Amino acid sequence: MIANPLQRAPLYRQIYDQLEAKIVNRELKVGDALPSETDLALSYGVHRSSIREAIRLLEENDLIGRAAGKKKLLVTAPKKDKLSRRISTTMLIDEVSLGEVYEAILTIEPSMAAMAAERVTPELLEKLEANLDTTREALNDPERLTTLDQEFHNLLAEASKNRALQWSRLGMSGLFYPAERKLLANLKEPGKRMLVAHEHIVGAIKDRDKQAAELWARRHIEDFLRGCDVLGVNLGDMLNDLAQEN
Amino acid sequence: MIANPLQRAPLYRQIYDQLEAKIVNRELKVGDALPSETDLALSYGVHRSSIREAIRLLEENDLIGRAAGKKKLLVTAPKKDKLSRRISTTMLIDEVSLGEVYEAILTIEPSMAAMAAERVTPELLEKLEANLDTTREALNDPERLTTLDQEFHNLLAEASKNRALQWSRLGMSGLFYPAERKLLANLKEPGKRMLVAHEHIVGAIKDRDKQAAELWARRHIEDFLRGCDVLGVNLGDMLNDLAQEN
DNA sequence: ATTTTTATAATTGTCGGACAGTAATACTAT
DNA sequence: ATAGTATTACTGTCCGACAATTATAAAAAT
Repeated sequence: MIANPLQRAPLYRQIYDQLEAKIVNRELKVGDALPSETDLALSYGVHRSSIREAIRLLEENDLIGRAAGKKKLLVTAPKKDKLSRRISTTMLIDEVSLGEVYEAILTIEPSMAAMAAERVTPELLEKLEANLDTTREALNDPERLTTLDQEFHNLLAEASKNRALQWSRLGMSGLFYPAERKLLANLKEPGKRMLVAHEHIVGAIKDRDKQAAELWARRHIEDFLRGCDVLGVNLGDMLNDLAQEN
Repeated sequence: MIANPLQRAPLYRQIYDQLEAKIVNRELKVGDALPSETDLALSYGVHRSSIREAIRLLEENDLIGRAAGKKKLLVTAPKKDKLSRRISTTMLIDEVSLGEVYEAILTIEPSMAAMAAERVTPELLEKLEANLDTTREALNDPERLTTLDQEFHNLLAEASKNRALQWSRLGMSGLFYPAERKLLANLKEPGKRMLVAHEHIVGAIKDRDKQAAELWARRHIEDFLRGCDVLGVNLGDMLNDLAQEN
């Protein structure tokens, strides 16, 4: 049943709105399957193309999605990575510089480390220490080091138990790490300083020492700046290039 | 030119990816017009339907859009409100607590104040002072005070010249301010402490005193916590309710 | 009576082509 | 130049079709 044709909004948008509404009032609950495109086209009295365009909108808003390799569309709960990707894209388009991201991380990360010192669970502490162990074995493999550093900071974020900061970080980490990889690949003894810093951070967390955790996290991030200095990396205008290498 | 058909991703998604990439590397700059659907279909060697579906995705990601009543699609600068709304929604769904948002703001805001002290432009300083003036005249109007505080912090964010932190803030401010409004509405002499803090912050910025700016911004945020204490507001579980009042 | 295999139906991705209604543009007449 | 008009270009929507794949029902095998 097509909505009033006087209000000239494209059909695909009208249909999107109606389906969104159904999802929001749980007329369609998370996990439910959508009818097939043909059925939808039939029941809305429009052509399948219009339905498809509406579906694309729903999909991109993360309201529906499908399991890998499956055909059926399901109503889904919003996922994290999609949002973070969108934030990253926005920052790239806004031409945010590496320096700005650096500053932001320098602001957020130490604070999260301090929170982690207060709230870390034994389980996460264990994971952090496992990360240290692995790092010790990869001291000269820049590629793995980058991954491990990323994992380390993700664990730290999780340990902080602050999802607001975690969400804030999300969009930036993807932009930050490509640059870090470059540094790790070009500095001599790449993993050494990193490992020392990570060890101090974990140690401080284990001791529940907020100040120390914060301090070492800050030093660790500041090391990044030093690395850029050494390699002559320009904080002003490299974000896009680096992100593309990713 | 269709991409490798071995990698089974739908054409509409491949085309979306390619167009997104072009926008991100500014091959298509903000303000540029997109070719017509027919042209795109021709140049990508696909059917117009596929192009249309790709366009729906771009549109929903706020990468392109069209002026009201116009036909031409333009590359658009991502609008802040749309993204921030989505971040807020996600946080709400994730059931982030007011306490977490408070902590995040407490982390970010002082840092931004310090940056503002370094980088503020005369123009923004002027706006900040204008905000103070208006605040002095609204000391007992909680509604206006809330708006003014919001504006104040937006100006501060702008003055910091750090867009990474600005984007980080976006999703949270919408969640934070409803709570603040509640406080301002229920505390006696609502605007007094706020104004004093704002004045100190602006003063410090004018003096280019990073430390002082940071300190006063921190105190200002911490005041919020005190207010919650006084009113017995629970930092743990009020986010959803407050956000809805907005 | 389950599990496995196989045949059949349903569904998605993509294509070709068409047409009405409207914005954009070129063209004319002041 | 400006205003008004005729053309053209483009979007929204529809019809219909088909290959490739997934889902399902039916048949066969354990």
